[in-house]
Amino acid sequence: MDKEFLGIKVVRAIISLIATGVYVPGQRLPAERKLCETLGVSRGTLRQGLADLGSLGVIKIMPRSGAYVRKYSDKKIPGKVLPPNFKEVDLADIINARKIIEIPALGLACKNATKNDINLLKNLVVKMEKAVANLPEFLQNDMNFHQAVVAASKNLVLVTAFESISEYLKYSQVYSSIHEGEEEVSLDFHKNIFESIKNNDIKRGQKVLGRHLDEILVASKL
Amino acid sequence: MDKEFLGIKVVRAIISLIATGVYVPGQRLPAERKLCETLGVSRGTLRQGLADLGSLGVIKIMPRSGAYVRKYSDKKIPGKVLPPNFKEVDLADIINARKIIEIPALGLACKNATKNDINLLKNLVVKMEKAVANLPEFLQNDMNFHQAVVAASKNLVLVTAFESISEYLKYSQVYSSIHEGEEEVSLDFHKNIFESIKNNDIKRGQKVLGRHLDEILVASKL
DNA sequence: CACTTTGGTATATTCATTATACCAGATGAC
DNA sequence: GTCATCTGGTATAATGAATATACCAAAGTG
Repeated sequence: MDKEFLGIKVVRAIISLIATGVYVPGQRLPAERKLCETLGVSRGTLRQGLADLGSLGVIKIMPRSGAYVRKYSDKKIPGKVLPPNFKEVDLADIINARKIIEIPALGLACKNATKNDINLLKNLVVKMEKAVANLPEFLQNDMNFHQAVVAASKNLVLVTAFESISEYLKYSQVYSSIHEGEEEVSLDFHKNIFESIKNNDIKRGQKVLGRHLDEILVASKL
Repeated sequence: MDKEFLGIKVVRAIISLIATGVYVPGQRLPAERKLCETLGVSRGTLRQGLADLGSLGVIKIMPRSGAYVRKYSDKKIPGKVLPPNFKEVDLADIINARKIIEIPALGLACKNATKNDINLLKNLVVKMEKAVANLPEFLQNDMNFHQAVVAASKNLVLVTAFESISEYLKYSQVYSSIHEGEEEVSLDFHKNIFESIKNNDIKRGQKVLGRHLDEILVASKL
């Protein structure tokens, strides 16, 4: 029975924050004492995690200045740092799996979404619209939108399955393939998907979602 | 950042063993000193876990005799004992999610299965055939078969998604709804699915698999 | 009856984590 | 410029989960 130390969880949490664009390359992480509070660990444990992230090449620690996100941190992340049950995968596999899960989930969402779900989705679209010039925030809301669609299916098993796949997304930094200008296109897709759920137009929604996911794959190959 | 103690990992491991039929109701668990070795924890930690399982009503601890699996352990398992990201779900949701993931996975498996995969599946069918009179072993192989089908899809993201759902299966003791005589029917289904993959007959395989999963749901309602 | 195995219990040790405190260099306000 | 405040770097004592070990008494086994 392997004992998992808190330090690794800190490493995962910070990698996740970086990969989702909350902290972008070049940026300085919050001060250690602040991070401790945010993550709810002691400074000793946090520093242990930061040191690991440093030797992984994910961040660079500058004495008396701070920890900075590395620009080209494309090094392989060793298995023991990854969450349990994590393997190295192809982006095509991720997109494929997302289509397999998200498209039926969208179908269920059209049937089962409550007013609350619709409102949540609407809010997320609005947030994306406002964050069109702010990539990290845009991506975060993009992620949240897809999660909300699956959640609206009301099938918690699917939600669990999708969450594990979201982890893959975070760690593989797929989203960084979206660049200037593409936000508008992406935003349009999400508006369309939202309208489909709202109007219970299953077929249209599933078609749009399928195209949206395919485009992510195509974009990554450029 | 929540700190997870080893004790609850012991609880999870043993619940999982019980739910998959390795230990059946009424049976005595191995001696504590043996279990320590198997699970790789100290006796103190193991006893902590056993005590928790006792107060959960999953096992009954008899002084100087042993720990016995309770016959009617249908009590709700509290959230903190369940693996992270675990929620209480309906069996219908589990079956639905399985259909959504397993049926496309079977399609991919027909295309991508290697000779090794085919052999593995064949072996599992043979094992099920031999274990027709041994429910725990039968169920274990049943589970392994479905896992092997998804694995044969060669999409590791789908495999991850399916694994998380398997956990739900274990914890909801769905399989215990299979009783005497039904093993033969179940065995036939698996033979059919195996033949479909072997002969690359996607349509037939997916139809059979869909029916198989529906039957589990129907059986649970009896 | 003697020997082994069982769960029950106590104890000292190890080690991750926490909580503190202090240092020295960098930074910012006045 | 100077002083207060920030930063990361470091050391240390306390806490508590987990381990390793030993011994007990009852039950089972030959």
